[in-house]
Amino acid sequence: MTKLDKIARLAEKAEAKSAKRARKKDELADHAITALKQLGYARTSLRDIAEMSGVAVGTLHYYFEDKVDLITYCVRRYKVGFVADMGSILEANVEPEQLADRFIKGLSLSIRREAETHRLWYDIRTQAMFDPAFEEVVADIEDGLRELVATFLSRTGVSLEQARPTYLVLDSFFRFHLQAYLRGDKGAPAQFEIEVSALLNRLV
Amino acid sequence: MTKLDKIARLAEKAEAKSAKRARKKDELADHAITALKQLGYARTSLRDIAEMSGVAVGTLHYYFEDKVDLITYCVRRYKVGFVADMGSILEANVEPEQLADRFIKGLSLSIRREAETHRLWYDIRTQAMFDPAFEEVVADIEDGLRELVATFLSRTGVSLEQARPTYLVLDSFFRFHLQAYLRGDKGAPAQFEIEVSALLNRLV
DNA sequence: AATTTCTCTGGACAAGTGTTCAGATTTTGT
DNA sequence: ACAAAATCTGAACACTTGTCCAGAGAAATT
Repeated sequence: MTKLDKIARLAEKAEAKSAKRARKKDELADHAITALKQLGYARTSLRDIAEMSGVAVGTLHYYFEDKVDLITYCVRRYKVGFVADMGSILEANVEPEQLADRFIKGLSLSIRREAETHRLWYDIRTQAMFDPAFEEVVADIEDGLRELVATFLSRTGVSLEQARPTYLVLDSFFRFHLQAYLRGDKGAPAQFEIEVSALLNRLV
Repeated sequence: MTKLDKIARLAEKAEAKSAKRARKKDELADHAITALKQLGYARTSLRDIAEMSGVAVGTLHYYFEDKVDLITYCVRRYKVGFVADMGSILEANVEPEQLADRFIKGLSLSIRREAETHRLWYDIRTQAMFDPAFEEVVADIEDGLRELVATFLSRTGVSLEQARPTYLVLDSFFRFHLQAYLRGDKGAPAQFEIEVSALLNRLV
């Protein structure tokens, strides 16, 4: 075995180790999200998260720098997934009209299915207005969302200048009907579809 | 002095007393808002507020039931003032176009002048998604805002059906540019005016 | 099998939280 | 001037918070 082989083996081992660590980190993050979804940022303590994950508080600090690190990691992880999900809808090769329909339906389905997680996103986004520690992750995610809308618009043949206004409009309706849905209004997602369709037709 | 006179006098005294109490309450609330503006709901303790008001913690509990009572009182007080300010702009007897211009300018001025207070509003609105204790005050204020927009639309001859969509659109742009302004983007209010004007022209 | 490295525990710590309340102080009514 | 009521104080209480860390336990390396 040459010297180079040894070095390669060592590098492999190191990578396998850090991969394992990353998996565990994600596993903890997933449990943490379950807790954060229910209580929100301010009300969720590390002890809540530890209990939810079935580990001791110290373990959380073994994998995450501090509370802010843990939470930004969680938010990033979930929102990346959301953008990916919505993005896959836009890959379909269909007529612009049908694409818009699918896109809007995807959003309204996400209100139903992931209401609590989106609530957490709005919580963190608001926190960022007070705590600079959250500014970066919020800006990153908001970029991703705007880009998602940009992709959507390019598929329907609309000027990309409209990306930000459209994102903002979608966001406000999304937030409003999410809020209604969380308050018990089961018809909110359907209402969301109707109102957004109407508005989008007028805008594009 | 008749018996009725006495009763009237007593009633007068009682009212004067409760009026004085109300004044003191407002005075405390104003100081509390100064503290809340800076730190946000979750990060502001009653001790912060007491210090800011120049009274002891116990005094706060003498005037307010508990922390939630104090904060909802504060939010209500400030937002009522905001709606009144914006409402007075709409009283002017001018052409629809100029009215729209003044209205939008009023909003952008408020981003500049009361950025921190609006930030607090968004904080409380998000809290309401987690804590039912804030649901009522948030719903009340949101009604007031929607009505403000309705008044605006009726002055410019637009169907009142558009009140909610228009409110939501204005809100999302307001929030977004407020966020940018708080991050240091001094041009955000001007940008707000441009974008909202463009969008409103398209919508109405 | 021995040893080193990684993983995890859970008690300890200092700082902070909202709330309470006996008693001091001030204002009001007579 | 006196008494009663309203106002205010701040120490005390019980509890929670994020963070730290000595050491136990498991896994990997030699």
